[in-house]
Amino acid sequence: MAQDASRRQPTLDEVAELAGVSRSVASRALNNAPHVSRVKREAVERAVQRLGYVPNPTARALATRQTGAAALVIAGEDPSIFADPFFAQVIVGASAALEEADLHLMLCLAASDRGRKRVEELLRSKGADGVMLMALREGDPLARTAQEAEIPVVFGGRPVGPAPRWYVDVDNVGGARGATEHLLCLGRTRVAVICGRLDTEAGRARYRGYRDAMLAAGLDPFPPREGDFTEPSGAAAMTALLAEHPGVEGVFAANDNMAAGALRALREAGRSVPADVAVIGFDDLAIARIADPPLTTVHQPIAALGLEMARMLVALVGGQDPTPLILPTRLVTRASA
Amino acid sequence: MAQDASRRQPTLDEVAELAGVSRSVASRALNNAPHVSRVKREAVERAVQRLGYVPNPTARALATRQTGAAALVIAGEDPSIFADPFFAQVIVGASAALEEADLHLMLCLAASDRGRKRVEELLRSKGADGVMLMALREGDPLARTAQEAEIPVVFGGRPVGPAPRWYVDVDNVGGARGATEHLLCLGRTRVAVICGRLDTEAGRARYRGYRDAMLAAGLDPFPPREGDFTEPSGAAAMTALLAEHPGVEGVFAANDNMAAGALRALREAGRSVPADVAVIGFDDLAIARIADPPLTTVHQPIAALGLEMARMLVALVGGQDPTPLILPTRLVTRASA
DNA sequence: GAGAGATCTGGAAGCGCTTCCAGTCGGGGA
DNA sequence: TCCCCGACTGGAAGCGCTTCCAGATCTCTC
Repeated sequence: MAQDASRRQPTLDEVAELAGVSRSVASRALNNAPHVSRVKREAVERAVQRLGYVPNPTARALATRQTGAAALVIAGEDPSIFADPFFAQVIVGASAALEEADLHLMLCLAASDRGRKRVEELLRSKGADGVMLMALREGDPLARTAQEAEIPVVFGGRPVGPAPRWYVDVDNVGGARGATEHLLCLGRTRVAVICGRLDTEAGRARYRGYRDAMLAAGLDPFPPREGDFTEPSGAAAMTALLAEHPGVEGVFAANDNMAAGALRALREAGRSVPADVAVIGFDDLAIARIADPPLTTVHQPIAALGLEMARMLVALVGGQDPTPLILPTRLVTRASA
Repeated sequence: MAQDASRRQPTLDEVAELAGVSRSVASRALNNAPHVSRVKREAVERAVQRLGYVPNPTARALATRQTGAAALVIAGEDPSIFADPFFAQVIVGASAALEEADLHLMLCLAASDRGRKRVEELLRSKGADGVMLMALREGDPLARTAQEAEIPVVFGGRPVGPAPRWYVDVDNVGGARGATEHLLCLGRTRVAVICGRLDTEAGRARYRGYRDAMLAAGLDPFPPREGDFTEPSGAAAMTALLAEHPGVEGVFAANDNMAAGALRALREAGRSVPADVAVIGFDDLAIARIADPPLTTVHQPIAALGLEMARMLVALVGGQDPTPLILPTRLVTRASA
């Protein structure tokens, strides 16, 4: 039954009164805790129905010292980073896991100064039961702040530097190595790389994977040619690459966006893919399938990344001590290589 | 100064004590409310510094009856809808506006049953100060629940049916009409449409815009050929279209994803774009620029949509009564038409 | 020099819920 | 028959902050 809109929301006291029990019993009945007789439990149940009672989450939070929310913080230097469809998938995964634990998802875009301030305050004031932190760049002070905060923190992708206590990451090195090896197996030897931001661990790790594979094959790795994980930066890098090394036969790009950019640059330069130049990306986002030609790429389980981060956080909040996780990647071969 | 990690967080009482004032004064000083002498204000300030005090948001929320958070609810039937980069941009905009008002963003993917239940509970328990609601399909019960809840609700895109009291939308009809007219101006007369889900207002409105333009030009509009706003559905629709109407010269797709799919289907069918068939999309997402050929499309201000929704919500929470908003669209011509 | 304000101050009453704890009530075993 | 134990119960003390209100203090002005 809907309540009279003008009236205040009913409180637990009113429920208890209507049910003819004490507030304690009503509370226990509501949380179906023990020590409530069947009779009273049902009386409370009825009163709740009659009154249309819904517990006040804030009051509950204050009493239990649990906010019922987990925050997902996207660092990075400007908010447009969030436009990367990568994060949407992380959110889908995280959301599913949090839903299971009945936690709400608080999303914090910590790009602006103001945004960062708010995240710091969130950490210090324990405005959430736990925090997931992603897209940190090297030297980002948030990494320290977060680890010093007395609140569970899970990193999504390791930050540059010493690994934090709890994180979920994907096997960037292995994925990049596999991609490069695939290019080499195709018989290409002049295999170049368009790497991502080298102030992120993902950018570095993927370059390491490329370099490892080249060295293992007895080839000289190209020096890092840095993009910023966006399509235009990939196109620009490819164009520059062609100018310097016209004979390039294969390219490993550190993500699909940049690979798509490379594809565009190659098309504009009149090179055919994969005949002249084979291209491999990383991520396996929608764009890889849509690209022309469809992109061979390193698939990483992005939603699973979010899911596992959230699960780890839930475990942490529950007082457990989970171990870091590294998720596997696998090569998905399509037409571009 | 960081506090001894073992100790509880300092409370306002401790601040007050250290500053030698009452809790009321300390509270007022903190919120820089009036009625606090300069001396005491500074004493409180010092005590806060010394203790590393941070107010407890939950307690504050309980006392003020304001949660300090706004929820963004993405309805839709399965969580994958969120993979559409559209939402990421909405979030960027909304986040900026909420940041200004110092509200946190709670993101609710209300696709699963569990998710919907939680949103309903959020609404009924006033777990947030306000709610933004998007991606509703026809007959979605959430629309009613939300409007009945005694909590500010702003709709992002009108739902099918009577317009709610507060919403922000874009000019779907006008945008679609403009796109279709552009196709007609190009001298194409056999202009078909791939429309979006017709159980959404956006899907319907864009079809209406197309139809209006065709009728105004004295042409027979094609009957609605429905996709679901995804790339594959666009490709499938295009393929079917070609089979039925091999002479088609132009296609208006209700969003960029489907337009990209159409492009792919046309390429696979050996038709050249725009020479044989001109294609126009809607949204102006990244994919439009990346597509081959780059997509002529109806630009809609997505981040602004999010921004305005959040602003409207903030106004509503602040006790004002803002008026609904319809944002303009404009045609962006690229190579595909 | 006194009274009227204006400005401060701190006590106390909440906000709505959880949870400890002391006490009640039956019932089964000795 | 009596005692002890386990299952219930409700009173009361918080959780940490805001805010009303009555009273104290301090300026001015006449």
